[in-house]
Amino acid sequence: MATTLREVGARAGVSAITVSRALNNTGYVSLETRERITAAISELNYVPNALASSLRSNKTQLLALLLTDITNQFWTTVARGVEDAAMAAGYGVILCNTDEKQAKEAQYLDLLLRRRIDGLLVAPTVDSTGVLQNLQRRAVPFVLIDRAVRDVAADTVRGDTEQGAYEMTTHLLTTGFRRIAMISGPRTVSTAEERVAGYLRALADAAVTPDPQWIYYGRYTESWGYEAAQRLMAQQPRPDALVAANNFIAMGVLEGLQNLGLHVPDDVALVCFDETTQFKTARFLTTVVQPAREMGRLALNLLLARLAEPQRPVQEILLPTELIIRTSCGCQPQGGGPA
Amino acid sequence: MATTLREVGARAGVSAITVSRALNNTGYVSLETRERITAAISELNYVPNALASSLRSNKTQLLALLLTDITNQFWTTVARGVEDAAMAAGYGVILCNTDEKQAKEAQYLDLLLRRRIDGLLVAPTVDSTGVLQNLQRRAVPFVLIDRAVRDVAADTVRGDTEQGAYEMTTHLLTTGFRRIAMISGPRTVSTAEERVAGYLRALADAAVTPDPQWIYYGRYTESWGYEAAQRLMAQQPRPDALVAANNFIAMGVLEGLQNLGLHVPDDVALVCFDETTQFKTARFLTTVVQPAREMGRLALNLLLARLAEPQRPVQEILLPTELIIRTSCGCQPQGGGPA
DNA sequence: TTGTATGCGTTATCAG
DNA sequence: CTGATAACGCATACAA
Repeated sequence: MATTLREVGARAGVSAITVSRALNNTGYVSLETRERITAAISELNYVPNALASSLRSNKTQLLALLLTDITNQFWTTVARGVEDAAMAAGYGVILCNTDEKQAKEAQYLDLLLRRRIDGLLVAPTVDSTGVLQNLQRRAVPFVLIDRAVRDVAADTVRGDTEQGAYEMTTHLLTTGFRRIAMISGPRTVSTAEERVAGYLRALADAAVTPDPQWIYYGRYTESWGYEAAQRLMAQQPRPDALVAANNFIAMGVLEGLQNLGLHVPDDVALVCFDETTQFKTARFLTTVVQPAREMGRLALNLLLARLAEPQRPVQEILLPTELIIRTSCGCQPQGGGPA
Repeated sequence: MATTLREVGARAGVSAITVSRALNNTGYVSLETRERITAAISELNYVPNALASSLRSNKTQLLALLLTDITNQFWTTVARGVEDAAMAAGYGVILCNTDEKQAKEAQYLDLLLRRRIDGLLVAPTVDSTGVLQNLQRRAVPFVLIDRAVRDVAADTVRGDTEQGAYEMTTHLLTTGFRRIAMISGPRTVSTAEERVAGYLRALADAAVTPDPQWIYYGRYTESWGYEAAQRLMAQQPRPDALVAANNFIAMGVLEGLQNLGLHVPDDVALVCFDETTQFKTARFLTTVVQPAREMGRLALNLLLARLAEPQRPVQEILLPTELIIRTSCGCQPQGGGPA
């Protein structure tokens, strides 16, 4: 069907291997033969067969990106960063949405292992420990992105969201809020736990006693944000500020509050993680922004570094986050102001 | 390194080919042997090598999705639809951002052809005719998504945006606006032209004479929307309503107007294509929504159908769009009301 | 600077 | 129902 190295060689009057060398710049090829080969290639419209090449060389130039849901703008941006860096290095990227489900994660991993991908970037799901240990046993290089996993030592790129949570909570405290509730993600996901930790550290620093009833673990979804907002605002006393652990939760919270006839920031303050065009235009939502595109880029480069040097020490990159204050102006605490 | 069919066969006391048959359900294998094989596979942690398989069978179970920019929520959603359908069918998808640039498109295509992908979904760039004809010459199956291309007969899935533009413009006319300007995308992109066509048809039906100075072709970007808004609003007389041909343009328009101190919908009306979480929450922007996820799903299934039956007639699917009215309430024309 | 022999892991083909 | 053989297209190892 398609043209092969041998056919190109025949046309150029050389053997297949010489053509291979000319193409890959491995070994010496005289300038003259090289020119004949180049001519033959374009005459025959030759396109190398990466399958055969990979089978032989054990390298596919294929990577994969496992994330929870590309629909989340945070992940979209990460994906774009990964994509661009991969393209620049001549790699292709297979995109996989796990929806935070172990079953999908496992299914994709099988697909990917069969394809002998060179490595992958993983945003672990709720319980990926087993899957990741399996990868390590098989010596498949991977880089964790956004989330760390207990009992798995691996290259990691993530945002310093403990600090981010600390800063956003401190911002609320400084503004005068005291009854601050936290709506987080799944308890076993590192980011969800870190953000709660940062929240607690800020409260402690301000000598505010945390109320366990105001710390909600759940999911990183809109529906969870909606539900949590409803439940929290039904409590007495009612929180005067809410910290949402990610953008999806915040969107759900906004809907939940609207459903209750409550307004942000007039009735209750809201801060959240991860930027969204929506929040940018809304101009009332203070957010902690993570350098998503940069995270993708760095994670991919870290993966490439490991591919090049499998024995290098494990590296954990913690990227600083940025607090973008958009609420302080129009937003006043409802009561229990500064001590 | 990794376990092979032969090793599995040895352990099960059969030949490699028998194992292959058992795995792929091709040819007969006795129940008893099948059980021994299954046992051997799990004992050895065997993972089939798709590279070898593909090399032999000329099928990679790999597809690609070429789009302009995954960062656009429209494309994110399309990608998700493609992804899910592909996964369900056992295919992997390589994601490629072309940024509307022919060079990137060509570069990716080379990468993909080397990998012998089974087929691809393409959102063509400004000038993809040559590239696509090349694909046809090579008999690589593809499906156009979102955009049609002159001189290229191929399976297509897209939204009926001529009609969508007609409806949104008619909505403005009905509301009472008369000085309606159109900010479109690149002139050679089918969607940009269709949307202008629908806009013109609506004006014609309302017996409003179109002003060529109010029809701007440009790019599908925020910066273009910004620029166009500035230029349009500097004209005399000034438009009282703007039609943005996509969501990025609309976002730029919003910024441009804000920069001029103008408010939507009080000072000027704005309608646009493609939904965004931002627009949903803003609640003042009338939009024409395309069923993006469905588009992705359908396009992928169309591609699978063609893979299964290469000779089937070319099919063009035109999906209806939906007009979501969010502006009529607070938004009144500034002058030149209904005749 | 170029070539020959060989094998990567699988499946198509033919044989039993 | 099962097996032997060859071949997919390329790159490694060794020669010349």
